Amino acid sequence: MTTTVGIPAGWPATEEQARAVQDELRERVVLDERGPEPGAGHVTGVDVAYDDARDVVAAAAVVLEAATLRVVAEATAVGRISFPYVPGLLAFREIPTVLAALGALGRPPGLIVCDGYGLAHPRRFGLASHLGVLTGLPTIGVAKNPFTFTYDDPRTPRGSASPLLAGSEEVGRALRTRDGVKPVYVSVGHRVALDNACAHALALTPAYRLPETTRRADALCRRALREATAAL
DNA sequence: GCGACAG
DNA sequence: ATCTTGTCGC
Repeated sequence: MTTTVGIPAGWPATEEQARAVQDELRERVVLDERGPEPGAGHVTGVDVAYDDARDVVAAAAVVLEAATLRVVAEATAVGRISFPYVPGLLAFREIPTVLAALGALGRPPGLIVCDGYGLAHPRRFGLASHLGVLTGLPTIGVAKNPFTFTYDDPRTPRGSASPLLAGSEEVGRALRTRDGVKPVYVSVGHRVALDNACAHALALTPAYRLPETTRRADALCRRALREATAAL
């Protein structure tokens, strides 16, 4: 089942308003919890696909059993595009539809894995942090690109990592999930420690560079977008 | 002012 | 993100 959502009342309309929201919500991020252990409970991947020309956005949430990485639930939602893509303001483009997909799950998501950043963000409040604060749930971000941050290339073996730096501040970690393959960029979202976030990223990558959560969510939201767009 | 910039 | 075929390699 795919639910349909509109743009929430009071949603920021300008970049200035969006940045103000980030500055306010940032105060509510919780960074002193270790978070659930890898392999325990459930892990949920969320992702979003767009058709800007037709003003359609589709989100997917896929729940995996953490111990086996088996899919136990999934849901999708479609809506209107709620914000343009602006580096640093990605959350305003993705969150309304993602929340709808999570709500359609009908069960607790456990740890949420986002396709993007948490603390590794110009104002230390990326998508994963934002989604964490809004849901109260533990979240982490696993991104495919280093954005503006710097890092030394991790050693070749899977599991190697090096600090992801904003100047001299460690805002995340470049983590090798496959031998000799480009690392992923892990950062804390809400209620999870960085070491534990990296442990989760490794537990979710038994076969591919990207976590099973984001691979499943990516495939599902693309399918939902195709189907939502086919009838137009 | 110019370029770079998660998805 | 998205537009897009074949191709090199394990």
